[in-house]
Amino acid sequence: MPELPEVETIRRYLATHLVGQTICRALLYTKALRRPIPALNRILPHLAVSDVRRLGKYLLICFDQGTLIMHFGMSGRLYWTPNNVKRSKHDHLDMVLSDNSRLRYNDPRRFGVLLWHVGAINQHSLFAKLGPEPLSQQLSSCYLYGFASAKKTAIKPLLLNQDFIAGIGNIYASEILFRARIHPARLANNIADSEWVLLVSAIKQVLKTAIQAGGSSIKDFVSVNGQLGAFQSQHAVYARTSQPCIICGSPIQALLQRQRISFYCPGCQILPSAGCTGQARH
DNA sequence: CTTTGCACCTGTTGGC
DNA sequence: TGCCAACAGGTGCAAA
Repeated sequence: MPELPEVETIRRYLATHLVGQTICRALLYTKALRRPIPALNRILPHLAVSDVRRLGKYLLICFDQGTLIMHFGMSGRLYWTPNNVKRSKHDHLDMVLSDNSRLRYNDPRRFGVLLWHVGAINQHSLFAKLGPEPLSQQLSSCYLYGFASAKKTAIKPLLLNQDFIAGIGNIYASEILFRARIHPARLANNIADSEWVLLVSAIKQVLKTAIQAGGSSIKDFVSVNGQLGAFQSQHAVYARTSQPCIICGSPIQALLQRQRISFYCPGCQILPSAGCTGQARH
């Protein structure tokens, strides 16, 4: 479910409501998700939350003694509930706070991750190859060009590679390429300098706007407080197959790339035909 | 080394 | 109504 804007929405809520609170008890119901879960029921009690951070799609709940690393996979979420609410299916962790309310981690598909890390977070192997934060200055057209301009892969699957840029997922990859007017099947090594510049600004603009809207709620994303995201109403292409493009009116098309669906406008995002790859011709 | 295909899970949806 | 295949916001690893 959550890509960068959704995780950032969760982070902002927790930064306001969780920092400073102490975890009195932790109840762990599950041994493993995508990876084995450490004994958080023994680790977390009596620790006070000092900060809540985000790296790409990872949420970091920081304590002086270490960091709880969370990833939400496709279906993970956090929700706050009173003490007396019965545990529901696929709840994996309860963090009981001093007022007896509980912060619950729930993940039906179990693609998420719960880990504990002591020491500098950047040293964790999960983050060793993680690409730059898209909203930082590190993400520039020079960076994109340097990483990608020799790659023989299509740009859309490349945008999903977290080693390239941290935090972009399937919704925002399509939305970003639409705003940059780049066809999802364009090969990275055929993208022009001017297009990398367009791409950088599309990345920043789409993600910034999506964060302001509280993320996208397609099926079931809700923030910790149950708040739905609103960015789905601004989706130009995602899940809009055969609906008219908001710019040119052409029907939006879907395309399967590496088992993942991409959406694009055939009028605005032109794929150069073979033999017309932008090289000089006479 | 780079690039692709698939497995990992469960729930929901849509066609017959 | 019921059944079953297809699909869903992600990632890691095996294979080509």
